[in-house]
Amino acid sequence: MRVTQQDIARLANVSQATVSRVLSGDARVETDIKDRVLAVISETNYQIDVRARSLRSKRTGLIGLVVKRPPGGLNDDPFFANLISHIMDFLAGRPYHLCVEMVSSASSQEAVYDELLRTRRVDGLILVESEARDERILRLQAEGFPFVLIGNPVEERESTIWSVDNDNVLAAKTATEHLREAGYQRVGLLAGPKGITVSDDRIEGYRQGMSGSDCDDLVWHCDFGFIAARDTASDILRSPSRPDALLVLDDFMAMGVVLAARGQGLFIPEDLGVASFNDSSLCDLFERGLTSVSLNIPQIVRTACGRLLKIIEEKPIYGPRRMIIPTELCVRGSTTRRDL
Amino acid sequence: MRVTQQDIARLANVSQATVSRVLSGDARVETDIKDRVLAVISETNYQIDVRARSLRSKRTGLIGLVVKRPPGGLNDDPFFANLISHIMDFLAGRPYHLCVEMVSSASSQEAVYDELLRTRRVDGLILVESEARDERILRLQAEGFPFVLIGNPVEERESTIWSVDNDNVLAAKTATEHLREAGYQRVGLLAGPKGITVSDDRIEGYRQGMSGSDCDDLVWHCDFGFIAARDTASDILRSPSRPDALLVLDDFMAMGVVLAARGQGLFIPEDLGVASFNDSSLCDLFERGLTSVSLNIPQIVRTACGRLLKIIEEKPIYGPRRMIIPTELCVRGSTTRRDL
DNA sequence: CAACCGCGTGAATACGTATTCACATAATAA
DNA sequence: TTATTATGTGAATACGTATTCACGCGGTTG
Repeated sequence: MRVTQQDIARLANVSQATVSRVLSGDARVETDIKDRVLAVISETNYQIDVRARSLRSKRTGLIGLVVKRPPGGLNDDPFFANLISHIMDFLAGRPYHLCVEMVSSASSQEAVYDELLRTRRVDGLILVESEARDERILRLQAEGFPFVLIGNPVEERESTIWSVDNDNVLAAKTATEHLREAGYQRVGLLAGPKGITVSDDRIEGYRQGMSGSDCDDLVWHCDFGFIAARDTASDILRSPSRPDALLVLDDFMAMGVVLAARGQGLFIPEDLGVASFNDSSLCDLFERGLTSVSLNIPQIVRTACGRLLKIIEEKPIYGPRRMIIPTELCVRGSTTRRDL
Repeated sequence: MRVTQQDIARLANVSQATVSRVLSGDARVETDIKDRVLAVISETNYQIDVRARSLRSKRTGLIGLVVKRPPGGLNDDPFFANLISHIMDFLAGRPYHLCVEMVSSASSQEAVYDELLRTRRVDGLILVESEARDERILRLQAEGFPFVLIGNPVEERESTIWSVDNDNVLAAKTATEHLREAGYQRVGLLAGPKGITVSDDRIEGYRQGMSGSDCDDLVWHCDFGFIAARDTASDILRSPSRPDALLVLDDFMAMGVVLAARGQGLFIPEDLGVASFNDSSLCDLFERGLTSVSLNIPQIVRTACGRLLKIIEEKPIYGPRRMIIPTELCVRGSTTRRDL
């Protein structure tokens, strides 16, 4: 039936323990014995039983990715698909696989974390953009569960939680300054729901970019997703005191803004400048290109996953708990006015 | 430390075997004993050890989704993200979790299938849109590995493979006829790479929709992805004998066509009609809406996953091996001419 | 020369569960 | 009453691996 270490041992005239040692690269086994065992292994094309190893070693070889589903919507934002793609690239060739966990409601989120924590189905977790003061993170931490946060752990936890993030404050500041330098007078911000750290950080950066000028009435909040952004932007643009440029929380929402502008006969970039975050493939879908801040997702993923594996394998990690991946403003047509 | 069935047994004054029986819903245990055990279980908040159960029962509780990465590109097509979303919806609350497997090159694909087959890391697989005569599928089948194909298994395997698909021939025929009835004279087709079943099926449907008129010179092939489609469409539209309508393999590619048209000053739908497949959220990104064939992904996923679980659990399945999910043409602005 | 140590290996064990087997007890049939 | 069968439960075992423990052997040290 199935080839086991016992079979290998019999064929190679050694004990099962020795076979196990050879497989785990134990240095103490003699070279000729190791060779003999390896020969048998390759000619029987033996494959280790992941279940048995899991039971014995308490490792599953699975990495969990927890993504949050926007209420009422689907995860059709290219950001998630990209994230998954890059994680799989990183994991390819390593002895780990990706298990995707989706949480929708807050209660289901509680249950999912609880289940993950109790069953230890996965060896570690990548958490994405959690909310500012997430209690669940504290539980993971208290139980010593390996995880890396992609996002901002909020100040008081910076030194105790492994996290990878962009400097969203700086990125938003830079983008805001870019809009102002491009000649826009009333630069507004379309942020996400309140209480989401990534959104709050970018609001802060926007304020800095506005360098003290009173701008609170130019900040709007809106649910994630394309439709919500389109509808909100429609209202914003209809107002007599409408902004002449909008920094938007992500590309997907920015496409909603673009549509709302078109619907009202506003030209981009002349009547309305638009810039956003993520630099996803959506940016090319706007004819002259959408100015967007690249988060450098490949590097974020490399860093986060690399660290997670080290935590799991209890190897030393150098560098600060909180890693900041540099962003890059990609200027395209949506902020390049030709009328000035 | 960790609560085991042994502990439960001790506390409830029964044997570990009885605890196991209670947990698996064995009908033979006496009601009062069952209650006593359940009481102890709930007050200790015991959680079964998935590793041990896996070793013993040969089940992992994991469903694998194999997606193919387009060469050189990323999986930023909303189609995949949608698929994952819906699969997770289906799995939520059931004792299964989703493991994503990505294959890029053909050789890695071989290796991934091989590893999955040998280690049985997952209880079953959902395969998406495989190529027409995929050898790997035969191996899975030969080894009795549970899987369901989302796509077309090609004719000679229809009766032996569980598959869920749309009637792509009919869908393409209907879309083609819609374009012709909308008043377009030279309806073309932008298909995917050769040898992909979904593409071949839609070519066939397109031909039927053109009802015999010679249309081979109106069919173009192109790699997946937005960029490739944009560049190919640019060439097509520059030709003097350009089509005045294009049926495109998917929304993502269609957005590329839209851009190419805009780049040449062509108006949609007046100068060029555009229709495509998937009915993803991208369709709303085109200002007047992109006409698209809805594949009914939620139902595809429900059917495919439901069947996969039945195969895994060896329950009876009613209905044909090949299930056809109806499509629906969603007519929007990109084919609604106002000049006729 | 004796006591000791390092090294490589096999035997034994544990991981936590599901299931088979055996064994009481109670119910039924002769 | 006795023989026979259901029935519910515990004891025992197997799943395949990783690791500890014990042991033998050659070499070093006092």
